[in-house]
Amino acid sequence: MRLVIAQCSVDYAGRLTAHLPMATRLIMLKSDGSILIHSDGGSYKPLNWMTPPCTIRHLEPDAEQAEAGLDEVWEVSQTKTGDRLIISIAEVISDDTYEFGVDPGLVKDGVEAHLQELLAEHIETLGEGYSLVRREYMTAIGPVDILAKDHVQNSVAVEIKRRGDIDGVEQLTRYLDLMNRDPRLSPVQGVFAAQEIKPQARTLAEDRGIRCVVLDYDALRGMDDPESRLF
Amino acid sequence: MRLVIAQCSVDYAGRLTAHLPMATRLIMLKSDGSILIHSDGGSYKPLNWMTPPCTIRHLEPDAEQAEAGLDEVWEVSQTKTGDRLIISIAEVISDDTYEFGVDPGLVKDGVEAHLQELLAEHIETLGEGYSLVRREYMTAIGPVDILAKDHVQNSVAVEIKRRGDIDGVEQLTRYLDLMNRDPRLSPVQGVFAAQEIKPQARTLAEDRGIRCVVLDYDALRGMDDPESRLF
DNA sequence: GACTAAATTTCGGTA
DNA sequence: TACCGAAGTTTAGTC
Repeated sequence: MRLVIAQCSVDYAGRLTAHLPMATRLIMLKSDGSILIHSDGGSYKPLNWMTPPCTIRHLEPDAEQAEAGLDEVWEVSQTKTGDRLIISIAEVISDDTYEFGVDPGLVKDGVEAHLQELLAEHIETLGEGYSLVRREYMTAIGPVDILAKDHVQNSVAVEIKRRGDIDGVEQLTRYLDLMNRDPRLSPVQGVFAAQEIKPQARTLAEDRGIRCVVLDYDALRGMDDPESRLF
Repeated sequence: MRLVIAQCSVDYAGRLTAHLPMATRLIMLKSDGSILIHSDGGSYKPLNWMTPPCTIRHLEPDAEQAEAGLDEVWEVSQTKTGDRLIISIAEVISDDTYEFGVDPGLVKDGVEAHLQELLAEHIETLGEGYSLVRREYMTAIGPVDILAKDHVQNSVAVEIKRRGDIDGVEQLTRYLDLMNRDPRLSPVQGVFAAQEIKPQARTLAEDRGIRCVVLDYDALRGMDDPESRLF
């Protein structure tokens, strides 16, 4: 990885056009060819970047650019899309290269998958007498997160989200439409379960006869594992 | 900005739990308090990060950690959410701090907004005799991108996307349902306009009587501005 | 490889 | 400030 701290301005032309005025920034050149330009603040997202595969050409500043005090001009081109990034460097403050080796990569526990697992294990959270039929119940248009039966053996389709948005309600609605055409399943009750349900989504869901359930992740996890460790 | 290159492992506990095995990485500490951990490859996204406001505590490695060869242990806590990031450092390879000053920020031209603007200006792209009523026509559930009239003065609601996905069709469908209940507008024809329309989205749209139109951004822009400059 | 759904999404606009 | 939709989304999983 090469780290360059420099006074630079940047122009991007690709899926949008953008300009970054002259200022001191960090230019990160990764060994896979990607380039990131970070300011000293903001989010984890760079101000500008280029994804691999891309190539860098070092241009000589023309008379006008040299006049304006430019030291170097880099042209970064995305090989596939043709997006271009022009980095105009006025002053290099530091320039260091390091060997990192291959990164073993991130090991993570997802939330939605875990929520689904936990709710499947504790399906009675939805109501007394509920029983699990199966997770990831396959339909023609995709898998329903959980298929269950209620206390009188009617089918219940559960859509699980971390954040309950209007899209999730639409998704569940499509599943319900389809499943209710299947005489072996019909009638199918819909349950929209999420850690947090947006008011608009709740309104839409309830208008369509879909029950909304707010899930308590920690409580579910606690039922599963009494000692909730952090490390 | 402080840049630390170090052999480290990282544990994150927050909205998910994740672990990063020991390897050489870049730890970026921005002046607003945010922290980013980058590997030498992958995307523009860091392997781990913490958004401000957060605080760092330097912990002394305990006997076991010292035994394992740890030099320093940093605990980063998110002030609001309580998310925690533990950075266990085995060896610091470099550690430099730079002054950047305030960044003037990015100036960018969006695409979808621009598409909407261009299509509104050249509404006849949709068909002869079409006329613009207004952009961002407000309904109870949100603004429709463009409201127009066709050659016989029937209403046309246009939803514009850069990438035409199934969600966009659902969104337009909701608008159409609502607008068709309004006797001053009804009947309202739907047009789904995008630079690229996914087959599934097209099928769903056409099944619902919504017309699909693929937009040529460059052509629209060309109609607007004959000299299409890059820089 | 194409497509779908999730993301520690982030970011910007608006009511 | 909360909510909603877009993003140069990116990323991961499935068909």
